[in-house]
Amino acid sequence: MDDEIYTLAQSGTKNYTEHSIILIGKGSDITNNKTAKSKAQKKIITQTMALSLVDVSKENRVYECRQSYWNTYHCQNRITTSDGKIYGRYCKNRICTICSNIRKAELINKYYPVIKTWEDPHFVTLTAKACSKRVLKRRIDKTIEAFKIINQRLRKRHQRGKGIKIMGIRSLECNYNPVKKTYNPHFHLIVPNKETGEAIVEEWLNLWTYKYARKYAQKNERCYSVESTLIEVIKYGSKIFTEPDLKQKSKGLGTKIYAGALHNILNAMKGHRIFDRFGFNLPKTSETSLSKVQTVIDFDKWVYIPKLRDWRNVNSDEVLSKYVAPPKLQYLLEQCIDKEAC
DNA sequence: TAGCCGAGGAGCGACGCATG
DNA sequence: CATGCGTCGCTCCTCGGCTA
Repeated sequence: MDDEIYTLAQSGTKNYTEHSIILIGKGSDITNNKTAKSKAQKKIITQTMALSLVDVSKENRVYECRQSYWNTYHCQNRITTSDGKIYGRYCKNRICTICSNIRKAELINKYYPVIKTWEDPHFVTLTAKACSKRVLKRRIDKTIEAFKIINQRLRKRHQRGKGIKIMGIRSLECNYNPVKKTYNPHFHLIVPNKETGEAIVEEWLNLWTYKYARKYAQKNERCYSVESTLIEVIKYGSKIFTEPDLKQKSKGLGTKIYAGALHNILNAMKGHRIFDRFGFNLPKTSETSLSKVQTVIDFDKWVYIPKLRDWRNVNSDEVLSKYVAPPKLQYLLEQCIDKEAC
């Protein structure tokens, strides 16, 4: 396997000799084997998807994104453990489950303290007519543009004393309908009250006109649990492909992952923010946590072996997580990925 | 008068490459 | 709640001018 695509691939750690190694960052705790196992699960899902995307991008003759798919393939391939913690290099790609989980957690930590102070948070969905692949990119541009116009308009209105102050968070999601072969980019928002949601929905309908957006397809509902709604919204934000839900027993076999559609969505969303806030800023954080750098003597280096679905110690045959993929996941990853161009 | 637009500087956040 | 950091595009904020 092409494991040496990076000449410097040393797991984000460097300057090691036989006796010591320099580790950067906080590392994640793996004294609890669950963490290592869940990392292994994310790794296999991500790696399989990355390979499928590489295949699809070959067929589609879109080469620019191939490198970033490979980066994701190699994400956390080489890791170092020391004192119960794991250190590695992250690819930070949207499709990477490992990296987007980190991003998700950061966002939740950042936004929850603000949103929990809102008086009556509402969950808003803004949708418009689904579109074909041909116009997907333009549609996504338009969708973001539409939101920008609405935000500007309402803000100006407020500035002139004619409307309420508009704020909230938004995330862009796009689903694929394999039957109709259509895409539907749409927004999920959390806003501080019902009136904000109503104002935004009204302007959204005005802008798209009756031909493209109908009132019944928009939502504006009270959030009963701010925390779970926030997690849902942020999950949408970074959820690019449907992570197989292994807990839903009956569903598994019908699930398909459309790599071609995913590739199209990724391309169309490139350069756009998936998650953003509007109308407010996060409170300034004064403390800038300095990144931790340490030299350690006692460490282990591991390399991910796709066949083992685990990281193997470079100096022995020991494996790190001892993770075994559940049969349903195996089946899904081996049989249910559709690599047809969509 | 309401809505739209652009300028323009500061700051922020998403993204993704690279290496102390 | 896991690397660091540069880049780029966006938001925020405000003013002022234009048009229907």
